Amino acid sequence: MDLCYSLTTQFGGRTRELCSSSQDVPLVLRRLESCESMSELKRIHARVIRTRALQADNVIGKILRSSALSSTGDLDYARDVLTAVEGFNRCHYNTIIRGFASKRSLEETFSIYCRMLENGLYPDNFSLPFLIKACTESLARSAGKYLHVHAIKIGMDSDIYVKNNLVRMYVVFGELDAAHELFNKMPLRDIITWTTLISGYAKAGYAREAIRLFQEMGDANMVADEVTVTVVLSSCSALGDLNLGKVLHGYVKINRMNVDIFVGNALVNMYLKCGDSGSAYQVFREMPKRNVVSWNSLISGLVDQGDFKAALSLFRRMQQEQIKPDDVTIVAVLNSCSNLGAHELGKWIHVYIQRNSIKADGFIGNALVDMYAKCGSINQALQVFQGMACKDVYSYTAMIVGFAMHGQAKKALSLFHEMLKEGIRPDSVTFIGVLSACSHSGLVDEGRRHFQEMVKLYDLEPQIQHYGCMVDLLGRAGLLEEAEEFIKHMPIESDGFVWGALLGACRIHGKVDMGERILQKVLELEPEDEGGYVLMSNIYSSANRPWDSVKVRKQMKTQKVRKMPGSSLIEVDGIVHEFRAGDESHCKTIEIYMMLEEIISLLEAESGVMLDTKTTSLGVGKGEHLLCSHSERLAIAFGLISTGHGTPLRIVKNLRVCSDCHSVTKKISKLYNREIIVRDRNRFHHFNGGVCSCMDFW
DNA sequence: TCCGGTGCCT
Repeated sequence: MDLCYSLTTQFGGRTRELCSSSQDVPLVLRRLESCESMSELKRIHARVIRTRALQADNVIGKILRSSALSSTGDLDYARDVLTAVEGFNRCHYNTIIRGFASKRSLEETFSIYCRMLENGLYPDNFSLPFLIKACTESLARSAGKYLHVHAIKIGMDSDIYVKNNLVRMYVVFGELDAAHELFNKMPLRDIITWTTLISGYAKAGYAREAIRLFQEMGDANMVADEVTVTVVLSSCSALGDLNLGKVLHGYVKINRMNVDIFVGNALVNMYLKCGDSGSAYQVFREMPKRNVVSWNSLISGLVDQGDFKAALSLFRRMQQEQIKPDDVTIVAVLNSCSNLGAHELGKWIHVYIQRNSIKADGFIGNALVDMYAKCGSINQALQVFQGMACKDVYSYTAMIVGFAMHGQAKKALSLFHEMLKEGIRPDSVTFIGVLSACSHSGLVDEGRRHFQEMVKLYDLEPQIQHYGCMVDLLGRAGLLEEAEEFIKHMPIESDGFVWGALLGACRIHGKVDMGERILQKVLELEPEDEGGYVLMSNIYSSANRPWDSVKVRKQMKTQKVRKMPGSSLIEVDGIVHEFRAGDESHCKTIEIYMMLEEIISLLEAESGVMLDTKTTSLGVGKGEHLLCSHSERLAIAFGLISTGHGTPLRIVKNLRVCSDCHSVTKKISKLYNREIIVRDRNRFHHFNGGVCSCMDFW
């Protein structure tokens, strides 16, 4: 500060001596060059104003550059200079326009531009691109197009810098055809022209067109740079084109291109989207520099692949390395918690959000609602939802789907009406929530009405999922013939899910003959899926036809059907433990099986009969011992020995809960006085005091 | 002046 002051004083003294002569301009320029603060600059300018001789173009230009373009500058001051000084030239205007275009509103920028025109001056290739850029960023279509016309009129449209910005403007406006037309007319294109257009197609979702243009660019002997590679890699990710992705990676290596943060992140993302997580990890490890986006690419890539445990362990590593997570990280981690039912970690993230004053709105709020709902805390979900200042269609849908999964159809429907009252337009996913709510609670007429309204009032084309919901709704309610007719009259092709829903209804209502017929449909559509066989086997068992049940099992084995192993997750102390049927790999296996023995003997003593083994599960087959070790029972036993009395147990299953486990779990909840919350493939079951929230309707 | 990562689903 003192130094600055003494320099200024010194300079002030010199100026007084020398101010009468234009010979002193170089000295003033040198002083301006070494000037370090805005206040010092203003003092120098004050001296300059006192003597007209010093008001040379380059002196004014330097003052403008410092105040308009430097990060410590003062744009308002620059504008005042413009007002105070006469004889501004084009370069002066260029400087101010550049400053305003990058830091101020479009209106303010254009007011300078208009003054320039009023003074008979036109922008050139130094300022026009910045004006175009300002329009691009403000999405000011008409102003941008006016500039385009103007550029042609003043003959500025041949400049490649101007043209590249025009191409980008049309790209951002979503007018790809206009951008492409301009591109075609350009006599000269550089790598930026090509990349801008390619990126336009890539971002608009036309990945194939982006790749085609990239090949055309190669044919035109244009060499790709890091940015081009990044853009094309993102198109490979969108298409899942691992081969082209590898070619690009090879290209980067051969040309010894700099694997900068963008190329590295795009490579990580590409490998994950193409299912090659090994290569993704390798690129990530070898990256010379990483940022939070690199971590996010890896974490959300793993989430996309369904490897939620890997995503969470990566998040832990990120914290060990003290990388601060951002919004995207938090959304990806919450998403993993939702899928794993990792309630404790989810709550921890919520606290983290509050502690760091991160707003629980938008993406994060929606992800929190979804997390709480899927971790079984529907009331917490509602609390977060109600606390959100801005709720969009995603927020409402997440909450409606949450209520539906918990069997709270009335709340789901009243929230749906509240959403309509707020003027938020439901989308097709909202209706999946609404229809599945009706289905889980047997509200047939409501469901039918909403299905019709979605077409009539909201102009939404029902998708296969909606038809699936309707078949489920009708089938569960016992309207099996109507459900079958409904499938036959569907305007779109049916799939295994739709017929599977009907087969499930046959199981609920014990319809053996119909089941046999429907199974054939399911097998035609999904020959490799075990679901149909399992349901049919259960139908035979319930109908006291064990030999037919065995026959279906054998058939399944000879058809080499892929089996989805049943698994159950339970989180204890923030760690998610996974169990499979008959699993003996857990470090507490002995205690777990001892607990199971205790449960079984207590239950048998209480009921006085052997356990209900009517609905046996397939793929177990090793006898009574394994029958009692379905994955969720192992998880429950582990939960009982690992947590204190009264702690609710939260289990997440990847399949539907079988009726045997359902009745056992009800009894356990009463016997051990524990709330047990089970999320199966379809919905939640809250077991408490011997009853389940689904009222045995599932 | 061109570039990378995010949510609701039978």
